Parts: sequence; C-alpha cells; structure tokens
Amino acid sequence: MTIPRILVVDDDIEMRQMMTQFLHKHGTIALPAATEEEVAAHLEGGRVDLILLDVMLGDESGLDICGRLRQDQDVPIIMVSALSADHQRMEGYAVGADDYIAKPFNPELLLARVKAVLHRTRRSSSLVHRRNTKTFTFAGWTYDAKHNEARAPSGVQVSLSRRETALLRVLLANPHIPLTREEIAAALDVTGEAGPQGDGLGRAIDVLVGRLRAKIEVDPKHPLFLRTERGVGYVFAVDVMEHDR
Amino acid sequence: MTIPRILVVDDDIEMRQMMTQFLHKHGTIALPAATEEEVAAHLEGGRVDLILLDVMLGDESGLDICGRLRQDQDVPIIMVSALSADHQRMEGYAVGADDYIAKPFNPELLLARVKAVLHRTRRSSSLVHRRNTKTFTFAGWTYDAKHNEARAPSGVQVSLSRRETALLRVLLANPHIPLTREEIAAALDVTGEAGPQGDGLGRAIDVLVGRLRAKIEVDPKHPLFLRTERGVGYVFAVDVMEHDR
DNA sequence: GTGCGCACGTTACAGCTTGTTACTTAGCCG
DNA sequence: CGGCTAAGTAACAAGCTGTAACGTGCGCAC
Repeated sequence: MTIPRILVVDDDIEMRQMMTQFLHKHGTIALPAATEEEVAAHLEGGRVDLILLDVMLGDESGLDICGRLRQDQDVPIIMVSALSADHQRMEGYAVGADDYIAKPFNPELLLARVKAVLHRTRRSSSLVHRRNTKTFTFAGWTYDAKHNEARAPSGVQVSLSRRETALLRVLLANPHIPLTREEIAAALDVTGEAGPQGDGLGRAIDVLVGRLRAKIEVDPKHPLFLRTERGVGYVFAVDVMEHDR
Repeated sequence: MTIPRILVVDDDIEMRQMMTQFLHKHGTIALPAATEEEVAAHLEGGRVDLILLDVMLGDESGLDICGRLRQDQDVPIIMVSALSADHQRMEGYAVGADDYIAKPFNPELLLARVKAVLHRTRRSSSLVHRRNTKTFTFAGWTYDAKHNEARAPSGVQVSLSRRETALLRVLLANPHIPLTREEIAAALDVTGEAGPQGDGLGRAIDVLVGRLRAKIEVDPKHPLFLRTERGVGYVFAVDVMEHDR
C-alpha cells in the first residue's frame, strides 16, 4: 500500500475532473464517483484510503452519506462544500468527517489537508512500526522501553548503549528461553559475518553479553540473570513482568 | 508464558517422581500423569508445552496415545522407552514424536533434549520477532534487508552504517508519506533528547538524512528520492516494491 | 583425581559511527 | 530586495563496537 487511493465524490463533472487531475499530478490515485452507488462500488471493489466528499450531490446530502459510511467504515473522509458557515462545518464534523473544506478552495491547500489526513490515519495503523512503550520488571530491576532507562533495585540509574539496550530487549522478550548466538545476532540486525576462522560469527555477542553483565549483574563473575548455556548460547533466567506505560 | 509446563506420563511411580523432581529442580513445571485420561485432563485444563511419554503404560501403548494426541494437538512429544532398537525408535517417530529417548537415560541428557525441543517449537511461534527478510526495489536500486546491502542501479554496492540502514528502512516502509523528524527519531529508537535551545530534538536527523543522501542520491544537492518537506520533515518520494527473498 | 581441550570471560585497542556545533545556503514572506 | 527561519554541510570529539589476544574454568577421558 504505497500510493494513496483517493475517492473523489462530486456530481459536478468539471469539479470532479479538476480535482482528479490535480490529485493525479501530485502522486495519488484519484477515483472519480458521482453517486452513493459508485462510492459503494469502489469501497467494495478495492482499497480506498481517503474520501473527498462533496456535501451537495444532486438531491442527496453528502452529510447523510457520510453518516452512513461512518457506520461500517473507517475510511477517512474530507467534506468539501460551498457552505462554509460555522454551523454547517459543525454538521460535517458531527457526522464523522475528518476535515471540512470550503469551496472555492486553493488546490494546494486541499493537497495539504489530504496529506495531513492520510498521514494521521496511516500513522495510527501500519505506519512506522509502533514503538514498544512498555515497562519491564525483573528481580527488582525496571527497564523503561520508552525512555530506554534501566534502573537498579537500589534506584541507581544505569545507562545502556544502543547495542546493550537491544540485547536486553531481546532477552526480556524471551525469558527462560535459551537463545543461540545466531538468534541474538539476527535479532540485533548483525549482518551475520562469519568469523575469519571456523568460529562462524565472531565473539561479538560474547563481548556484548559481557558488557551488559557488567552493567546489570551485581556480581558479573556469577551472573544471576544473564546466564550462559554452555554449548548453546545465553538465557535470561529470571521471570519478567511487562506493564503498559 | 514463561516457565515451560511439562507433562510427565509414566505408570511407574518411581520413575515419574524421579523425572518430576528433576525437572522441577531445573526450572520447569512438571505435571505427573499415569493414564491417558489424566493426560487428556491436563491438556484440557491448562497449558502444556511438552509431553514426556513413556512407551509402555500398563496395557496401553504409548505409541497409540501419541498417535491419537497428534491428531488434534501439536504439543511436542518426547517418547521415553526401554526399547531402544532402531525399528522401535522409528515407530516412535512414525507416530509423530519429536524425539525418542532410551531408558535408562542420563537426566542431564533428558534435560538437554527437553530444552532443545522447547526451543525448536517456541522459536517457530512467538520467539524472537521474525526478521525482515525482504528485498526492496526503488528506481533501479535494490536493498536487501536480509544482508543489509544496498546496490545502485550501476551495480555498485554501497555500504550503509547502522543508522543509515535504519533510516532507509523506515523510509522504505513509508514511501510517499511525509515523516516528521520526531517520527523518524522514534522509529530509530532515539531517546527523544530535547536539544539545548528551542530546537526540540537537535539536528541529528537532518545530518543523518544528509549522510544517507550522500550515499544513495546521484546528486545530493538535488535529491530525487529523499526529499525534504519544508516545515514538516522528509518524504521518500518514489515508488517502492517489496519482494520476498 | 588429574590433565587436556575447548568454550567462554575479559581486556585492550583501533576504527568507525554518531550527535553537536557552527557556519553557510536556500526558501518564503513582506 | 531584505530579513527571517529552516535546512544543508563540514568538522570534531566522544563513545560505541568488533577484533584479537590472552586468561580462566568447565567438562570429559583416562
């Protein structure tokens, strides 16, 4: 889903063509429609990312259509109308429109609003993969994934490097499960460079584990959390709790 | 689902207790069972991550039980048996066992196999979040997410730093969508440090964008792909195709 | 138990990456 | 055209990260 598909609903041919062409020029796919039936057909037939809906469609009211669409769809809707009084705008928002633009409008402005709405709605769905905003607790420690802060039971704050953070996250996500070096490396996006000699994947993970231990283990010589599974890899051998926020 | 729950099925009390205690000592929850009914009860009543199944259960054959379990369950099963001849092992695997251990066995070995099986099966479900193994194409360029390699239309290979790679990925995942600096920063796991003066978030992203441009744009002065949206952020203004492998 | 071998722990170091700062350049408004 | 703000760019220093080399301890065979 790369190029946004915008349904342009207006019964005035000229206006429809103007909008369609303009949107085309700016890298979107514009689908013209004049009646509610055509709208329905497009919605059933394929993906629609945004609807530009004229308020006055012959004898039908765009407001009604908008209201109906909103009952079973959550495609964003921008209302377009010659009626620009405040109470008329309010009506638009009342039936669930995401934005309300008065005719005549500046095409650039329309584009900006279209982008804004698309941006808003895409973000909330599959855009930039949602960040982990959880907090983890293990054995008195807390790790706040949102602010990347680890805090010891004593309250002392520990700052972890990027890699250390990543490692900790992988471990927290897989407590009690032995992870091989290869798995850890994969999760850390290490391009699996085979070591020069038969070591397959150097000792980078070992060193990284050592560094993390130095920071979170009371006695790195005798690790409590980040234990090694000889011949296998490493385990986070402690129960982990996750909270939201 | 942290601590593995292992169902130990054996009609010999001593053997059952031995195994149960041993498994307990090693951080698992062992659930004893002697008959097929008890097995069924456990499977219905709660989570079971692995079944250790003795082949000779009174007059019932563990093989039959295994076959029946396999019809509607995919809980991993390790067969345990005094019968160690090859054809007997084959029978075990034939009815769907994941492993087959001969009695008398070394407890440590049992543990190792248990872990191995758990590891195998857990991995295939929710373990370490699957890596992105796609290849992206845009305007003649290819980017292989698996090997972190970008290749120019000319065939020249470009090496990207970690951050640059991450930025490129974010952009590839959101083509044609303007991303604010804040969004990019969030996706890159930047701990949103507010800049010293009112810049809110320094110019780190700007610089990073510049560096990526220097590598992938023909003429960084006039970017084709990674365009800036003045007052907003940056867009990857080109169509992107994704292939698997 | 004793010795050997291998896997892991640890340290040091060099190279690269990365954020900052400061300055330059470009777009936008009147 | 002039002023303003945003973005591009270069240089730098700090810090991170992987490699290599060496130390240590566990497991296994005898």
